[in-house]
Amino acid sequence: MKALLEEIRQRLRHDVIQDACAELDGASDGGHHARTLPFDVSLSRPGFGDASSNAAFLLAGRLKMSPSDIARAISAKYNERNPLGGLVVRSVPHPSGHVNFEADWAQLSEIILSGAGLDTFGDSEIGGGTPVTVEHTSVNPNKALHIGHVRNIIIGDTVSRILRKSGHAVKVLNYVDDSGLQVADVVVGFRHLGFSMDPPPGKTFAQYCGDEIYVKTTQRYDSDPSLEGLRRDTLREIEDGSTEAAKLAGVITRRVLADQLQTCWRLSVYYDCLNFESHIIRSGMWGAVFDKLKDMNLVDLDRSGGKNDGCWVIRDAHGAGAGRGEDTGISDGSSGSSGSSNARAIRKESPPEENRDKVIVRSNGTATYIAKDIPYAAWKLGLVDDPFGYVRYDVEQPGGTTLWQTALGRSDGAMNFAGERVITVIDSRQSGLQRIVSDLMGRFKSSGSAYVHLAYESVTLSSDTARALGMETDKRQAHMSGRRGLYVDADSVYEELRKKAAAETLKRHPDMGDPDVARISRDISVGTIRYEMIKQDLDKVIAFDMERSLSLEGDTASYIQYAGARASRILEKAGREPPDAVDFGLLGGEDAEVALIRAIGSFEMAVEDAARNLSPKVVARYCHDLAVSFNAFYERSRVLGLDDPGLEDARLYLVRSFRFAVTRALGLVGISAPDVM
RNA sequence: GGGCCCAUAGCUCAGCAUGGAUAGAGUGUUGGACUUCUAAUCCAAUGGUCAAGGGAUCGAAGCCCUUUGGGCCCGCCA
Repeated sequence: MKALLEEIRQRLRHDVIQDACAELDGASDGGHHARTLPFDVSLSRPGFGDASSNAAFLLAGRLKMSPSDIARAISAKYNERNPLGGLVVRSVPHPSGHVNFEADWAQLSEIILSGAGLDTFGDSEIGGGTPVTVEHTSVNPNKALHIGHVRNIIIGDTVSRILRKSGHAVKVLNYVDDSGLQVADVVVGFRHLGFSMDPPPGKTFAQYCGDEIYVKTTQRYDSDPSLEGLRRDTLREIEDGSTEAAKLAGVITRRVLADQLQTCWRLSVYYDCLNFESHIIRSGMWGAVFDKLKDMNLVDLDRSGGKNDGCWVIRDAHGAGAGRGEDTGISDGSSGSSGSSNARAIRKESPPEENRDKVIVRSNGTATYIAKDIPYAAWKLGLVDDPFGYVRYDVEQPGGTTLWQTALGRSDGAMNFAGERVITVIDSRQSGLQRIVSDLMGRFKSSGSAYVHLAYESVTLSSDTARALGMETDKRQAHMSGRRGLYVDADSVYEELRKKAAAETLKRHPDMGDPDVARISRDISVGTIRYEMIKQDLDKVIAFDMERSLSLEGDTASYIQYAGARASRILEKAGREPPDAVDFGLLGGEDAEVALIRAIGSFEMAVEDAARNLSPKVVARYCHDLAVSFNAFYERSRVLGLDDPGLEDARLYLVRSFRFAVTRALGLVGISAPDVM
């Protein structure tokens, strides 16, 4: 389909518009219009040909004529100039002013359907081999993953797959905050509150830590405020690195991480490297970056005598001043520092600026939370010397890629995980802080868009599901809370879905063996979870409802998988491969056939759309539309048992192409398409 | 007080970046289609002042401004 649009675009640009203008209005400069008109050629909606251009609307203003008349002239000129050959049969003007085009489906079908079987089907080169580093997951290693984390993980993994498909060289990181307060909390629990190191039967270590230790320890803080000091001390000991507390923290976080990775791997999510915060802290990267910030005048030592006195701060980090419009002016060229200090002087005249400043080093000399993100961001962009060694992770990662982890002072090989672009997947509550990091990276590296915070709205619990977890709420939704134990565990959701999918599969195939049922129900439950997490836009809050999420009908992964299984069954029953050469002109007797071919042929455009906008939803919707087209075809056009062997061959070829296409499209969002359901 | 995001059918959402033809799905409700390549499917009916108001445009669900309602963020916590 992309070839069709490109052909029309070029012919319009080349001579059609120019000649049509000359004919309509001899005085106008048709050549100028042809060169400068920002017209578009896109796929038509059903009933209006195959492709459509808005050129006539745009010319209407310039020529002071009605779009309808101009459309007529363009179509006439197109047909006159291109009487034969090419993918377009004819151009047809529409009274509304759209210029429509009808494709030569015999030719186009052959291109599309033969392409669908290739390994490169849907590949795009828009990435041009650019190294891109994606970071996602990054869950504190003191708890099992809940359904809110799953959204992050699936978005991150799917975006990575899409970028890879569109020609980017992608590396995927998972940041492990193994020395934060949340880890300190479980260490306090194990060391001082008498919890056993062994989880109860039926729970993973990660679930045990999150459900029991973390929740109960934070409850104890509330009833016994004196523990607060213990918590502080423990955090310091962990950051120190050489203490007993640090060793215990290391053991706990490694065990929790191992469980978290099992959950991720089960969902077909894989990584290239695990980055440990403790390594970042001990690497000395912060000092180097802090010096650079000081050199570049991006931080100030606050001497105002106000509440931030004695702290290093980033001025005007919050509020309107952080907007991107202002940045381009300041960061542009070498006059940057004078420009920014000038702007700063002006700002100081308005009184309450102080609370817009962001403290990054406390008056006692320690770095704040956001300060840890800054060197890491710079490292991801390759802006600092890499202090890490890399060793293989202890457990082999399924999926074929090697999983590395950072190390200090030892290394199994030289690695480079830096990207020209960096995409960090974090929920939108962090947008404020991420904006600061992003702005700083823009100053470090002149291209301002190199560091992207890919934000998404959170997952909340529907009132029904919240109630089922023991929380009474009169609101429509409730926010999850790790501290209060109010969340839905990812493994449990998977397990519920798997049981339901297995039951549904057995209902249809009572004699099927256990391994097959297991494989199919796994594909369905993984697919269902992944699809639910990406099918809507990133800026929509998802109110997770346990009941509703178990549905396998309608706009779900299983709908799409089912269409694939139906296609497989036809191919199986046919008992033969379609011939290499079929008469593609026979496909088109039914509208559903053309619609299906058109859907198959739109894959590459969906990939590019998704990659450009970092939008997994685009591919999810593509998969759904593809399945809808196939089901319509399936209902209307019989494939097997036709009297017409030529038509049967052609339709069989179409079915096989669809089967390839749906497998690849689902694969792009990390979903397998089973042959039988 | 400042900032970010959302508002389209009873419910959950596409469409908005790049304005153009009859605003689409799913779900729900009602009715219909399995002796046929799998009914996890399909067909039909039902359901919309695109939050409100204003502006620019030949033309707005989409762009600009204002307002309302909702969510989130704004600590020398992490």
